[in-house]
Amino acid sequence: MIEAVNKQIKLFLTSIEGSSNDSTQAILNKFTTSISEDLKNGHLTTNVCMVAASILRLNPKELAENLEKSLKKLNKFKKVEVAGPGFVNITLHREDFVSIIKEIMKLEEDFGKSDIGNKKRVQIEFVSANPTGPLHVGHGRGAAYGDAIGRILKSTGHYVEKEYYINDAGRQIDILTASVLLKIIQKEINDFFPQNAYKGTYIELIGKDFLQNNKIKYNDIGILTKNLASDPEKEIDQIIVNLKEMDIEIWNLAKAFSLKSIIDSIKSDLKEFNVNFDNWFEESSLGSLESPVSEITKSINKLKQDEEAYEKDGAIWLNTDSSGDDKHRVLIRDDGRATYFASDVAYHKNKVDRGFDSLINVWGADHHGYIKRIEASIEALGSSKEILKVKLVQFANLFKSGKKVKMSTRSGEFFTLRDLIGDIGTDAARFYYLSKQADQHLDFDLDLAKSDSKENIFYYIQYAHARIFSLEKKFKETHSNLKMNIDSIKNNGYKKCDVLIHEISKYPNIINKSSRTLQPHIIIFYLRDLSQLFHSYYNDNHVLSESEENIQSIIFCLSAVKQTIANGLKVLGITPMQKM
RNA sequence: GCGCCUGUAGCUCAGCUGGAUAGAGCAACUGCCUUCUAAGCAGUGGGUCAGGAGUUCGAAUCUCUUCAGGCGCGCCA
Repeated sequence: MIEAVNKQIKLFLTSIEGSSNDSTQAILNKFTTSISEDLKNGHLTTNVCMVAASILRLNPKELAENLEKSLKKLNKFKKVEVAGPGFVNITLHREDFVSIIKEIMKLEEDFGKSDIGNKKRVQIEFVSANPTGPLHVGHGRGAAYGDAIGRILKSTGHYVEKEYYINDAGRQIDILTASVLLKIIQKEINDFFPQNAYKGTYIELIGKDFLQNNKIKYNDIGILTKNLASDPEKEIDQIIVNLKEMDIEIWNLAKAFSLKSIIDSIKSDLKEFNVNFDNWFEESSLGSLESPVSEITKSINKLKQDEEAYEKDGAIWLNTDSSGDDKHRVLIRDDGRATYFASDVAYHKNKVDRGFDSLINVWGADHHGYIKRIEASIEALGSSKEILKVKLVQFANLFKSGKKVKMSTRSGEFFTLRDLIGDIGTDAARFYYLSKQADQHLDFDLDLAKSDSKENIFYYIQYAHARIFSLEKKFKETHSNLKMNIDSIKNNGYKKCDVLIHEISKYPNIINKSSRTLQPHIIIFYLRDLSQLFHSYYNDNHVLSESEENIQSIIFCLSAVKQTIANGLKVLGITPMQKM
């Protein structure tokens, strides 16, 4: 029906005196015809006259009156009227209004899906936490967000690949390895443990596991802690060098073992959190500067060749002017080692080369200063920075018993994603992570997420779904004589269901908007509104005592509501509950 | 100092490509369970949309500015 209205609007616009092709196009790009916010404004509403008025400098109300006449001539609608400052509101014929119910019954879980993405190839990189410890609650938010937008984009006709970038190269992995080894031999070195090593019981556990199949025997262990620098950064680097010298074989074994055990635990946490990646991309696969054919070497060579990178003060720098970054950035340090940024440049080149139409990076908000240099590198390597969208995810503060849960890094103990899942479950955790715009601070109340009050929106929505599920079950028992047939129901049998029908009609547009803006939270707010309308209906109407004449229509309508709630939850990666 | 984000009811937040009387939940107060799950529903009160200026027929929404808060500004990752 919206298409029919828009077709007529197009004709109407070209007939306006003084309009040009350009102005008409501008109006067409800007106006909307949509399901009205509120039934009192009819079923459909369009703001085209107000948009046209501001572009053509005409009176919106006059335009609206003309459009009204033009739409009435079509003879397709029950009522067309001008309202407010120049809206044109349309009331559909009964048959058209309720047709959504049959549509949903037919489409089932496909209701809300669309092809607006035109099969665009989108890659989403998210979480990508360093494999030096377990995922914490901050990573959880990025995981929930990245996975949700992946599902949303997929359901709106995009081809989506989800990827985790594993920083498995570089100094931090050496620090991890050293931490594990030092824990194992801690007693032999008088409980010495450097300030900058990783702490936490997980380090000890990895050490114990490692000893199951390996033996460690250092000959002159005293060397390890001799003449260490007082600067903690230098101290840990010296220890790494010493450990390697003392037994390179053990070092390599411990390194591989530690890395694998942490990556495995990250993978299993994410799996439990219902987050699945298509690719796990290892930083080490980009190779090193020592190899002339590695991706990292090749991308730097290309930058040098194109004079985008240059040497200064013994280091190699990237010119980042194209993105308006504050300063140029170092790719290779004056001691010849590549920076973390150099790997990232090669990694993004790799992504671009894989032929995606769009790249989405989900980053912690503290990385926002990093965006411009990556954009500059993409430009420098000959692509447009428009291909990359960086979505920033703010920190989440956890509250328990009204108190902020401290994220202590000093002791190495912190509230992990696994702890959170154990506490409130995957679905509730995902739900609350997604309940607010990703780029804003989130106060995550653990007590609320477990409470059984209306304030707990997660259960409020699930309760609506479960109530309908149970109604359907009861209905089958009490009305086993009735044969349910969607084509034989009466359009006037949807007693008092109109607000529900109107609300579920909005769903496809909610999904599209969520996809366009990459904002899952609007689906949550929509589901809450829909649930509230249902609970209200449920309280006022005793469904199972409705007449046989109407009850089929009503049950179909409520099933459509249930389907809509289920689809909305599923696209967020949350499982709808059938009973509570 | 520079850059990014935020400021809406007592609290937690929607609304922001300008549009219909600024919404919801909680908290406060009042009602509704002999009938389909009360983890529910109905109602009342509560707002200079941080302050100021501008653009517009129209501003919570756009621009400028002031104030307040958060984050980022390494040859760290």
